[in-house]
Amino acid sequence: MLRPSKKILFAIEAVLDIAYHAGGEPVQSREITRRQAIPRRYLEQTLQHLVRSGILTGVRGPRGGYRLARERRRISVGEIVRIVRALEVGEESPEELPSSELGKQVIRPMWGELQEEIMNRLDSITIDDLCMKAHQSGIVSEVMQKMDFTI
Amino acid sequence: MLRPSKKILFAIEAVLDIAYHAGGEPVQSREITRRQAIPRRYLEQTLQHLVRSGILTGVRGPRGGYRLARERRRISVGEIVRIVRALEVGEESPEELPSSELGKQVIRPMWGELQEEIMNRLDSITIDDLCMKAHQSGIVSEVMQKMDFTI
DNA sequence: CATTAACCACACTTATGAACAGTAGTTTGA
DNA sequence: TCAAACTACTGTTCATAAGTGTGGTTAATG
Repeated sequence: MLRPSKKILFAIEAVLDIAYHAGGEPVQSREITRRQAIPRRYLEQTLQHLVRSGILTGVRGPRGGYRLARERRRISVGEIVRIVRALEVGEESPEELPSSELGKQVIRPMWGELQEEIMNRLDSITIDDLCMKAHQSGIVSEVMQKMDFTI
Repeated sequence: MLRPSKKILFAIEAVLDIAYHAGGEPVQSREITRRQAIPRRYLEQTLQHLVRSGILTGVRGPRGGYRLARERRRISVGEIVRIVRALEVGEESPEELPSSELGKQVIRPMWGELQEEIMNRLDSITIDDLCMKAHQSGIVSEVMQKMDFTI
């Protein structure tokens, strides 16, 4: 019911993967799909939206790939969710499904508020936070060259 | 993505409808479906689960219907959500979709925590709260006989 | 005792949307 | 010139939500 779609999960995984495994080189989409077991052509749609939305930058050509468009601490999970969700639905919902007064005036607003709270929560979580968690969990980055905690 | 299913929405609407329009008489399912525009046979499945789960009590026979099994302030939205969700999925998900380390150890736990926060929030909202909101919104109860705010 | 409405169960259909694959390119950098 | 990102639009598959159908049983009421 309120679990996120795979598309959203994939998007977050991908961004986190790029953040976590980035060395000097950009991360190629096939590396991501290899590590995260995400179908390639499916993921790329999303990646390219993330590029257009200013989360990632794409580097073309051989040895190309993706990197973050900003510092990790300046990218929030909420932002990614918003972007992917906007792309999931076509124009979304003027879906005024006919409802009663109780629905319109009481229940709908309640969900609206809840939704906002959730998004606020997600906005407060940054990719940097997740990277640190990953590090604490002992997940090894495939590239440990000249990251912020330099040698 | 994180909007609730219609079934859940219907269930909450129904319980609220019963709470709000209840006089001395129990509320019949056809009254609910009339006011809330919910298909009758569809709703009844849910109503009966709510009865079995101790949210509602059913009264049979002519002039029968449904009433709340407890005071309004002792029924939370979260409880309703849990009940209906349990019925939506058959056995639910040992769905261990294969995922990467990052997914399993970082992203999954994050959603888990969020989910808990959401449910805590929903547990804190009672049917009584919603009734008061409805009252404040100027929605007229179809029965205003011997409610708490007596004449 | 007939009527009314809740209760029960199961199976079936349909609509919707997520999850992907296909094709056919253009653009850019090594 | 090759490898990769980019663009875009289309089509297919599959799962799940949403809703119907049928055929009952049980318990109050008048």
